[in-house]
Amino acid sequence: MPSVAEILIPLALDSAYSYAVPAGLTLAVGDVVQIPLGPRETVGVVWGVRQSPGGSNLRPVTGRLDVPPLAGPLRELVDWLARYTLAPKGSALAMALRLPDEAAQGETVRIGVRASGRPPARPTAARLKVLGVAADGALRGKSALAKEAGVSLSVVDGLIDDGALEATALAPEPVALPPDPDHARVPLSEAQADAVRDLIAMMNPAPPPDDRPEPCLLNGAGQGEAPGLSAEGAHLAETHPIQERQAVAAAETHHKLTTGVGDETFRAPTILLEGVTGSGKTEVYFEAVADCVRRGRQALILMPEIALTAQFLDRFAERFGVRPATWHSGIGGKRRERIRAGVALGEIAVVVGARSALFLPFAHLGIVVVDEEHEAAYKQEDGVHYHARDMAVVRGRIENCPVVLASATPSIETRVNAERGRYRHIVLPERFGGRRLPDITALDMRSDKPERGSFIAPALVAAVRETVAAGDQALLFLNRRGYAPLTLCRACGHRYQCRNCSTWLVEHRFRKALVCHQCGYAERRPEACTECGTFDNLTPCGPGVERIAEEVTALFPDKRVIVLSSDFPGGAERLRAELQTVAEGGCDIVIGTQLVAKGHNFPHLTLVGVLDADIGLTSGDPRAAERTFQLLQQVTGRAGRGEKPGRALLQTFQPDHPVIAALLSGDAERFYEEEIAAREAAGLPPFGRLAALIVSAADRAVAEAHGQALARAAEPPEGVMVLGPAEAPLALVRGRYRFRLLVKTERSVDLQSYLRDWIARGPKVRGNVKVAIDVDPQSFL
DNA sequence: AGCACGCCGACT
DNA sequence: GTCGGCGTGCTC
Repeated sequence: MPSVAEILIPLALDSAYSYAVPAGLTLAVGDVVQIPLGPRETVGVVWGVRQSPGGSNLRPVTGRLDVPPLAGPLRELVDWLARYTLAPKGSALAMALRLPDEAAQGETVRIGVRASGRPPARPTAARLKVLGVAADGALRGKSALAKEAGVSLSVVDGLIDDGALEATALAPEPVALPPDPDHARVPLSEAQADAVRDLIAMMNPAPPPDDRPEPCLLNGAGQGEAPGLSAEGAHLAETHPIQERQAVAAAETHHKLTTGVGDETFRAPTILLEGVTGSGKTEVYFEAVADCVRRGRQALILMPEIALTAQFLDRFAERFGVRPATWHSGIGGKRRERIRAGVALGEIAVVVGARSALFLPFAHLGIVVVDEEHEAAYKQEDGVHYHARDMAVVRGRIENCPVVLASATPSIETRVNAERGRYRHIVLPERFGGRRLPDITALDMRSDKPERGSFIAPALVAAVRETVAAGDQALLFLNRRGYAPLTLCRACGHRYQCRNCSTWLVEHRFRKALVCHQCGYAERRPEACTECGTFDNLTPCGPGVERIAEEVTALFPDKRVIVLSSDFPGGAERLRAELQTVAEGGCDIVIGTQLVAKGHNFPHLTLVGVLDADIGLTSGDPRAAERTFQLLQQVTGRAGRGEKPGRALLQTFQPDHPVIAALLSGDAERFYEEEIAAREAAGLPPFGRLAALIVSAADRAVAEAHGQALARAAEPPEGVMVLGPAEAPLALVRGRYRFRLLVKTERSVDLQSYLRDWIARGPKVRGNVKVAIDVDPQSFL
């Protein structure tokens, strides 16, 4: 009987297509195949194979590709992702099957150089330095040589042209050398050692019989409403009975072999590793990773993209002897495929990566660590909308491997899950080495007013003066890029607004422009009001970091000041260099946006001044309080990581606001208690759920009209609230106008089917309108 | 995602 | 008259 393969294609298609399997080709579920699709050839993955009596008129599979097949657990993750996010299955598959683009192939060839023995024509000082380093005759990378000699790349290039250095193509950098779990033991504090012991005990089977955590599937879901794996399993059994069971059985056998345990009843837990800034969480989970590597299994460490720094990789290398394999959206071409293959064959033991690393085809995954678990960057906001932290928990459940969520300021969902016992909880209550957390005090802006036209309160100016006089570093934190967030005409009152989005245009004085921070629209800052024509009467309202820099430079003309924000002139490369400069103490006063709160350590910093602690508290986002607390806790925690204790001053109009009060008292527990109670009362996540219908169109009017029509078409069941387009801000995202109709539900509502119904019963989509669903939106705009 | 088909505007 | 813009629909 001829066999038919059900092939899932990584396109926005919700179901698999049937193809004939040509005689002589045997296909298994998970195989990656080439298939004809319309006029062209594409790749797809075998999602099922069946025998079909009717000799068919189906097109045949072209052939199997020589890449590792998609293993059962990963296929299960794809099915799960599609079901949970309501995305087409093919789109979910695309996450796991991003093969290198033919065009982007070709890894950048690295050039290795060594001394040729010929003397340079003109031996300058810089050239001699390079030749001194190269004298040993060893082959080095160009940039490595330049760095070692302390000169720029052009000197090395000059010497190559000159013939004093000879250049050869270097073998491509190995993707990763095997990490050594016993390379270096870093000294651990008593608290850290305890945490390591607990963590490793929880991760491995043979727990005391009554000490078993309740399995929980999804971080953000309310109790009992996460679609269970059992349900998903049943669904699979219906659609692909034999193949799936075989795959699962194979996976289980494999699991027994690699762990040598095979305790069927052991459910690997999700563990919240909570530790204040500077408590050494990283060292703790490194030990868990080491334990996992010793057992011959693989480890995945997820990080927010921004935190994937050389600094972190070096720390890893100190502990494990080599840098880990890294994975992020920028890795392309051949290297991408080599990492995928290495991971699938089990040759790569540890991957550190951004959210997309979650879909790598690990052969035997032993642990997933989600560092900075609370970071919003884990949310994918286009294409398939998913939260990498939640999917990590799901993948851990599927692979039956432990998941460690690490954070100094866990998200509310994760805290609640830990408190309810669905996650295990390990707390590192103290900073490493007995260092104190910074003292935080409020500057009440109602009484301690800055002078007219200035934004820094006198007490903060004094604190900065004291700090820099002592030779220490001060950070002034303001989460606002640009010069001023709003510009208005004093003659007619006109406020400059983005023509695309519902936002004010931000003045960027350095660029002499008014810029929309939503869509990037920019116009030259006009001399005269575009509305009434009055000259020289535009007023900047409120401060951005550029304006603070102006003030600081006037106050401290002889101090070195650096402004750090994501739009740093010169791009990410220069920004990295500047962060390095700051870390090395090459600057007295740093003025920065939220970027300084993340990832980098500044050992010379002893004072943090928060210029507007209230920003964000009134944004209307249901997660505003949580966000502000996390951000301010992180940024104030930057103070005093070195020898000296740190302190922080918060400029605020609301010292009694629960968020501010919790920061001031250093009582994070209080914040969590209050916020959790408030969320529960309001039916907000994790007790209820948020979802958004994203209505987008290339034409603004069409997007608005359709958004309104959909909002009218909503017939919310009891307990569901729909926020209409009046409240939904409009934004231009990648060339399309986009609305988010927000839906708030109580815990018992099946959100997925409600949203599906809503779209189905809504107005027939005409024009180029797309409606996407964001199951748990992390923000409004 | 590609690619064709088809419908409207502006140009050698 | 066509060239070409993009909106629409289909691919087992």
